[in-house]
Amino acid sequence: MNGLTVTQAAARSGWSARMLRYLDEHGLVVPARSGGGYRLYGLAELNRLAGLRDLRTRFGVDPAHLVFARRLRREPELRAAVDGWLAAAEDSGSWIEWEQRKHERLLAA
Amino acid sequence: MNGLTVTQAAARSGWSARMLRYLDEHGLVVPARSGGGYRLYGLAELNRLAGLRDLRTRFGVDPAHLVFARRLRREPELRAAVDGWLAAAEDSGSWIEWEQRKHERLLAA
DNA sequence: CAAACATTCACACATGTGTGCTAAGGTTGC
DNA sequence: GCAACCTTAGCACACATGTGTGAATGTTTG
Repeated sequence: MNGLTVTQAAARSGWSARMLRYLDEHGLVVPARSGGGYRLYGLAELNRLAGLRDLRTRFGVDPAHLVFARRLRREPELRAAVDGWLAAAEDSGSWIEWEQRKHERLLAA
Repeated sequence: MNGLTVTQAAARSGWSARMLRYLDEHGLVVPARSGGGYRLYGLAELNRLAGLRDLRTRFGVDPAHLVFARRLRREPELRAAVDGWLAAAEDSGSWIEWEQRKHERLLAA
């Protein structure tokens, strides 16, 4: 049985064991399994857990965001549709003005 | 006062007036305003509302997803970090197996 | 000016997501 | 074989998102 168990991986990664199971369930960090069904975390998994932590602290990216970003990578039609919509929105310029008003709101608060 | 008011635009777009205000608030479809503060929807806005509807029905894309996709476009560091993380995840292969197990689960249900 | 409509604000509720905890049962390693 | 750990399933809760509805107030237009 080679690799860390879920609580060992939790200790080394800073996530809770519960969260590791959650990430497994959602396909974001999927460890190997022992014959008896124990999760076995190796170096690759620990690195991905560290990367996740980085994404969260630096950018506020949650698991749900990554699930959607993964769809964008893997579904070209979806990517094209979303990109097209956003591009049109930028052309019209309304986004820029909205962004400015958002900053005004923040200053006023 | 040129353009449709919020309930007129709602009728023509199929969204509720409430939702149009929500989309405005989140910067996704931002109409012009009359001197007195009324929202004024023009052709560009109606088109974007139709596009939104299409994104939702074809792909299940919610407003929150678009807000994140917009961040991906506008924050190169974020895009690089997310893309790198997902690429590493794909290389390790675990995603593929997870996807297979997901299909098995669906078949079993 | 008055009727018809808009505005913002707020309460309310359903659903989804992230997280902790417990229960009942299986695995591992000494 | 036993202690220590794991598994899944479930309840519970807080927070965010999407949506309806109502109140108090302001705008438009005939």
